[in-house]
Amino acid sequence: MYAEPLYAQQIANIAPAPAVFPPHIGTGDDLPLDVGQVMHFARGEEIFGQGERADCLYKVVSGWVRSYRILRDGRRQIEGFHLAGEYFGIETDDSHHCSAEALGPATVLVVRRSVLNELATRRGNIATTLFRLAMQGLQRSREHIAMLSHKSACERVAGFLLDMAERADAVKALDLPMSRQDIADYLSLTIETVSRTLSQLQADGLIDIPRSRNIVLRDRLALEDMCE
Amino acid sequence: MYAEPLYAQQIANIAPAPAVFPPHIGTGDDLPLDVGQVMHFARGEEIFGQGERADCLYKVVSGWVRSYRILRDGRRQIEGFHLAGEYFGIETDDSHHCSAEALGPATVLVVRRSVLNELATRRGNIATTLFRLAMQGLQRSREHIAMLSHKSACERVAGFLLDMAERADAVKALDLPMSRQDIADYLSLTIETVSRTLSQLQADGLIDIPRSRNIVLRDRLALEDMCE
DNA sequence: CGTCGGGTTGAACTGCATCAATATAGGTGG
DNA sequence: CCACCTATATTGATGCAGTTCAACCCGACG
Repeated sequence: MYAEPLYAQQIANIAPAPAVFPPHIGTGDDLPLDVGQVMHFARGEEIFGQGERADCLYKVVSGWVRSYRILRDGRRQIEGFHLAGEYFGIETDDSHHCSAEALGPATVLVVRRSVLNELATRRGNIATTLFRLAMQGLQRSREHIAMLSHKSACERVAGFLLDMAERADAVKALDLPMSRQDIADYLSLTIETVSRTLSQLQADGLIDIPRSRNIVLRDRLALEDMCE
Repeated sequence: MYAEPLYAQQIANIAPAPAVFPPHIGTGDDLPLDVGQVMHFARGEEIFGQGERADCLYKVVSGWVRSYRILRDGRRQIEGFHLAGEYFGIETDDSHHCSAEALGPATVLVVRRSVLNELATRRGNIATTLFRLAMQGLQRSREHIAMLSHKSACERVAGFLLDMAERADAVKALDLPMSRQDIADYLSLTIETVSRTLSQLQADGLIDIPRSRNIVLRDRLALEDMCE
């Protein structure tokens, strides 16, 4: 038995809200942990699959998650990496347009749309939150387009490292939970190019790579310049 | 004097709606012409500019519109072309992230957010419509990413022609209102590559180019295969 | 110690960008 | 109507960034 599809008319069905918008005001509202079920996923385990009915919304509690799409030609496009506090699995319609997997052991808050729906009728700011989350996805997509449309391999990799460092709150040492293949599929490069570019950045003294998934940002400014 | 920013809490502020979602059902609801002002723009005229306050929503009545962004390095990224019946200028926050210009003479319905806001409190399906429109933008962005992430110049151009033909309801003869530079900036190619690719498609008998902006699709199936 | 998955490095190729020249179409004024 | 001008578009020649194919390396784990 499935929940009703959420969003449009769900958001349309809610009572007048305290109205805190535009988002830059920072409402701070968030989904409480008790609205859903906290689930654990093992490394590589699928959280949901492309095409499956989308009757839940997800939030990373701990660990990392990747969401990706298999394109018609069989290539994998990684749409994004999600870490603690970030939401994923928000859909336009009633089925998932991408799959999501745990990069490593991860705990995820799973919220049924039906529950959200009910909640939203009582607390309008939840609808606001949902809308904002959906719009954040749009924002990220636009940045992805800007990246793909004109950035070189070097700019992509440098930008990726900075983005990861910022989101993981890493000042210098950065532990990447994803493989080179994951990075390549996210940046739309080949695994070889990613590897070569990282080696080059190391040779230039911008980063250090003590172990393959452990990267130290030696010259953050230079990396930032590189991304323009 | 400016209107209130719309969207999130506006959508949150509306009364229960007839609830026809998901969108594939096709609600057919739409903004009536009398909710806004119909304005005329000359070829190349700016409708709104990147960074300007976004207090209106736009719908093409006749003609074509391009929306684009100037990136930090000065390059122009065309986000999309809009034709009669299509909406544009829907924003995440309260300022426009892109500019919009009329490709040729165009009439555009301009709806103030404040008016929409008022309207939405009375007719919930307007909020549904707005949300759907915003989500369509997300959908299109994802397709753009898929295109940029792995398609060759040839696939991009072929896909572009088919897309344009479909949206303009052109069975065979297709009148493109945009320049080669526009196409290039949309597909993230150079003007030379676009031109060369079109010439190649013509040489292969897939299309015919009687005049540069007039293209005849001779072998639609082959073009479709190409995009796969 | 061997094996296996993930990562790195090398060499050759290629598709698109770049630079440069030429062609064509619209528009304007004589 | 033609001559001219500027925009836009096409075509050619060359270079290079990133892909592809292939070999090798390294660390984890039996």
